[in-house]
Amino acid sequence: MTLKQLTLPSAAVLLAWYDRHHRDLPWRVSPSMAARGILPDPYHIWLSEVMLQQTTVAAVKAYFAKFVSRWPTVGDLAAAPVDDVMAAWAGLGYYARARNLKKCADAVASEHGGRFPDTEEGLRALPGIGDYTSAAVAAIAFDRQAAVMDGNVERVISRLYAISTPLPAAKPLMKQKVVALTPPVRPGDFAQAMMDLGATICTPKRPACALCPFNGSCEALQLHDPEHFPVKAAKKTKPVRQGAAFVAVNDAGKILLRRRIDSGLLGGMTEVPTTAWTARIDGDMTVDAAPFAANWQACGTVVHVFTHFELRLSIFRASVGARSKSNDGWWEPVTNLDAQALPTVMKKAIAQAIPRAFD
DNA sequence: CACGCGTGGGT
DNA sequence: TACCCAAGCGT
Repeated sequence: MTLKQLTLPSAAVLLAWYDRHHRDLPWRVSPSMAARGILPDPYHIWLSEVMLQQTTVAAVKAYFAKFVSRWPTVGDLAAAPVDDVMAAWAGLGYYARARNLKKCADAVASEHGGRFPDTEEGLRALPGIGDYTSAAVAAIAFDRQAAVMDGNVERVISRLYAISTPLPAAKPLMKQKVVALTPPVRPGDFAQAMMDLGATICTPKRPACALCPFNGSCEALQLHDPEHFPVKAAKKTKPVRQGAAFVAVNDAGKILLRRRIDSGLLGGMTEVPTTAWTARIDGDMTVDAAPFAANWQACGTVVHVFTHFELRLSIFRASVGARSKSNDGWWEPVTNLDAQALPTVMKKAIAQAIPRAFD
């Protein structure tokens, strides 16, 4: 059988699709505005791009609104205490992003006069800004001809050219293809169009090829197998770890909290006292590792799945006197937990011990 | 280059 | 249900 002749993919075709089908997002300006030279606020683009790293648009929207309302400029963010930023980021995950966000704001304020660098290279030198984010901010906020490659673009490109080399080995080739396709005009719209296409049409499962502006150019569609791309290495099985968490409430209605060290898992975030999280040993955890002696009561287990392991936390609760001391940490009113930098796993642990803690 | 690093939504 | 995975970065 003969295959239908494919046309070369064209940036102009994608931009025309984007003019009609772009998503309206809080950090964007519309393509018609951008066409008149109205560029978005670099602070908004940078903030949204960092939040969107490995995170869905739906999860980011509320956090973006909260951050912009509370810290309207990068200078405001630089002036904020880092613990306030961590608390505002709590629940969004990948907390190194929040620490680097603050470091980046500090650098922009103190070393760049409060303005973001307007080139890919200048942006790339800042904390938390890598290959993707530097290209995205340069293209979207500064109209630079930078080629953006994220997970969406990888999927679109891998299908357009039926690239069968598995990721991440295929990235250099994919980058070549994106560079060749990125136009000198409207590079920011082109980048956003590629990502919108990947998010709404060229989806991982059941792509809507009939609606795709590239459906006359797509080698994977011609092979009748777009879902096969991109090819990825097999995943490893997720190990299980086990630990115990201790929720102490004193007579004044305060709970004992601690701050985790800045590095590693949940770095710089707030926690209730816990044991180390070790490779699973069958059987229940005991109270031997409690922060102090008390009438600890077992109150169930919390299961929480991280990226690289599953955690099974045995939860213990104790009521103690108001004058109880602890070697480290502080006593926080249960009514003020919403203002703390508590990651989701810790909120689940506290809610297990105090079911109405977050009402 | 491989790994550590969160969470919630979609299927 | 049990996956999959989403606008990646740092080491």
